[in-house]
Amino acid sequence: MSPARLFVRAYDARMPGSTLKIDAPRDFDLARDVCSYGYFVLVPNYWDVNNQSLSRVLEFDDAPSACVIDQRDDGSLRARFDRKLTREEQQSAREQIIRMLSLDLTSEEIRAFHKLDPRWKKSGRARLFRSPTLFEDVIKTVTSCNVAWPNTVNMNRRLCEVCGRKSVSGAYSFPSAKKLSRTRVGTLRGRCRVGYRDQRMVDLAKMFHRGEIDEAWLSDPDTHDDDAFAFLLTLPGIGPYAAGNIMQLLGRCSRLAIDTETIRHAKNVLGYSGTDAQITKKIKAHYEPFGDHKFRSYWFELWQFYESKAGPSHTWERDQVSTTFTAANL
DNA sequence: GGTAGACCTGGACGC
DNA sequence: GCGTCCAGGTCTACC
Repeated sequence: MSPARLFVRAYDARMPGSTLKIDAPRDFDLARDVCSYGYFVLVPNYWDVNNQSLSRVLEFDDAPSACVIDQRDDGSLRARFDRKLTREEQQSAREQIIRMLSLDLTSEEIRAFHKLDPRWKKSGRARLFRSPTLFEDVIKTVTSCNVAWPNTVNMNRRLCEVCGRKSVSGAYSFPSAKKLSRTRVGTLRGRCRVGYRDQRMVDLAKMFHRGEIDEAWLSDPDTHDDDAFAFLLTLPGIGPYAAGNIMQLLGRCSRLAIDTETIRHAKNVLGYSGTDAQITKKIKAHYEPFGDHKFRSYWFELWQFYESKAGPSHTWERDQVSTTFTAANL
């Protein structure tokens, strides 16, 4: 039995801490909207298939705290914690959960997406799951570059086990920028097995910790997509694919994140042929009509393919998905 | 601006 | 059990 399962069961039995009620938009569906992007199966996230709840440890200044999030019959969300939170921590927890579940995506934006791409209107898909912080999203993206998916899964597990903080219920947090900025590169390479990404991760952590990455500017609708993308390309370990992926994690879906999986999807599902460069050109033309929502259209197409092979994503067991996630393995 | 090769890990494969 | 090959995106040097 995995440590995560032990944690969830032990935690469910106690529930000794704070409980927060978080209002969700009427069109929000926890199972659909959590199980919408691969990061939901990466530690410290844990989707409990039986209870249809999301659990993970959230980071706060003084100490981390594990929480379990589920959706009530009235549509609202309930977040239960393993210790009592201060008022400031409760506010931080709300902000982290809102970011993670994309609760700030408005009905107008969703309607605009479904108007451009009506294929997803019936299912209501529009939101993409992400991390509670941009820092975690950036590091997770770096762990997904130049490796097969099972390796990404292992890197994230080890990062939490080696560098994360332990909550009172025994589960580990994702390391904060402050913690990772002070971690030796030898530790990252030797114990977390991140390979040549070690120095780049520490450099990114230092930039976040020093405030050199302005998340407010990156998230500001007044900031042009091209400017945000150009800035991301200047970050260590971030190339065109990673920058494109971080863009969508910022809620900017006007461009694609093209990797080998995209090429495989284009060949196997869209039926394209030719060199990778020719296929890339066709892919860009294919998604061009979806304007500011290109990534969503692309991603839900890919996700639909995964679900056609592996069943609805809200039934995927994390440990099983860890080894069979990419189209190459399905 | 385009391209080749190095960077690392882990899985697959052959012996 | 061991050695070899390969996949994967970014970075740097070079043309």
